[in-house]
Amino acid sequence: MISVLLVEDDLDLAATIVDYLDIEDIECDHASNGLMGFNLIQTNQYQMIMLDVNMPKMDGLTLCKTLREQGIDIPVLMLTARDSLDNKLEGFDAGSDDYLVKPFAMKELVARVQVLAKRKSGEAKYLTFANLSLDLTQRSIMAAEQTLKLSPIALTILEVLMRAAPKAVTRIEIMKTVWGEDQPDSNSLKVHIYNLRKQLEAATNQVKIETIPSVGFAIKLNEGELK
Amino acid sequence: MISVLLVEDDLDLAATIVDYLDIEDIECDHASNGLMGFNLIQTNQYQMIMLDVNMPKMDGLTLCKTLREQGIDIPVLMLTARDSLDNKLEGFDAGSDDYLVKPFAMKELVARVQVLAKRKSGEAKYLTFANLSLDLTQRSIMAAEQTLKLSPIALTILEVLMRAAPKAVTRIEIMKTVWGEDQPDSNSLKVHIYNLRKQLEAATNQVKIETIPSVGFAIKLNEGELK
DNA sequence: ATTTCCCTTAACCCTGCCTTAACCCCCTCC
DNA sequence: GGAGGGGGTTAAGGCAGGGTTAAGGGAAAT
Repeated sequence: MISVLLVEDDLDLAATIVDYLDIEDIECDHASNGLMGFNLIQTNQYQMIMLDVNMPKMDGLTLCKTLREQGIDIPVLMLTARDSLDNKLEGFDAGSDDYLVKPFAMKELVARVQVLAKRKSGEAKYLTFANLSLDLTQRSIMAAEQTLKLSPIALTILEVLMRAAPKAVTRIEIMKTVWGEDQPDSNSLKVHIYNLRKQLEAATNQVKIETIPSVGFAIKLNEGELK
Repeated sequence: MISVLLVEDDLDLAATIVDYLDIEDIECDHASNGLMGFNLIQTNQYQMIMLDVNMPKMDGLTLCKTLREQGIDIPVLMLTARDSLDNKLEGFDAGSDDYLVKPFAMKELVARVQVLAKRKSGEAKYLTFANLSLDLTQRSIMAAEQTLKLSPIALTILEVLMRAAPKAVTRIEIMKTVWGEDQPDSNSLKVHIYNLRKQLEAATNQVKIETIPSVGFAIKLNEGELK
């Protein structure tokens, strides 16, 4: 069963689309503005998303860009009445996968929706720092050609550090991304950092996790290794 | 560097496209008929393919269908002067991912090429991974020449994993595609994974289903098999 | 009606990760 | 010089998540 999201402020058009997709056995949620759409995307799993460009609260282009910035790469189809080349290019530039000009034939919409829903991001997403390479899609980390085995939490911490690299990340930030709301009381983070350091040291000497006193941590190149 | 293939019998148009893509830093091979194109696809790695519909030797639709039947899921963009709805639907039906009507703006072509090159088409009729081959039309799975008997659910799970291979798939995603909205309460998925693993192990040692702790599962090549 | 095959469920086991607490060091400030 | 705080190190224990197993029920097939 295909399940998709339509973000469109024209309620008549939206209803028509939802009905039509339903006939074709495509489950279609609907949001009437970009912000609502954004929230739905966070909480639900959709195979693809249709975005109207013109919308109150948050327009389609901005929403699309925001999604891509967050690393969400669900296929996006832009729906709009604007058919100039520049408008199209703007759409693709924002990270959309397809661009359909209103008015369109419902059958073409269905065909494109079905194609997009099956389409997968082909490439792996990596974070790299020195000889560390973190494959976000496989949740695995390699240091100099060899994969190392990290616990889920250690990996999350490393991910946060590598995303910010080489800038410092506060303890608060780390704790928030790892544990969210209810955090462990005590020095759990200390221990995780310690273990992470040990494992990194064993694997590579090009990188170190530096402590920024009373702030947090940062991952850096190891330059003091000149003995 | 993006590398793509253009299959087009109009040599003038072809030359224009190749030149233009070259400027945009896209390497573009050219075949002037379907058969030539087919051979090039077999021997080279392309990120996406542009197909003219009308061509001598083998037309674009047939070529596209042939590719999909062979389990090749490179994204395909149809280029044609035929702009009727039926023609478009025919194109999508043949397994293409996008459909652009001549004459088109070069910039739009470039945008669509770039988008497609980053994705994987989900249109293939076969999925293959190592010595596993899953026939989506017959819903049957072969491991090293011999078909094995999987329950419907096990097969769906394997399909999800193979589509994403070797990326990790979250539990949520698997559950969603298998059961949709009303999911079983308990550890049904665990049991299915367990059974699936057992059957895969019995059939081949080239592939394993790896657990990604607190995320989900991924199907991978079995490299530790060097005893 | 009977059989067969799945799918679900519940129960149990086990591994290894996470937390905790305790102790250490070093630096700074009193 | 001593106290206190921030950070590092260590080991132990609990526990949750994942793996394993078997039993029961329902649907399709015979």
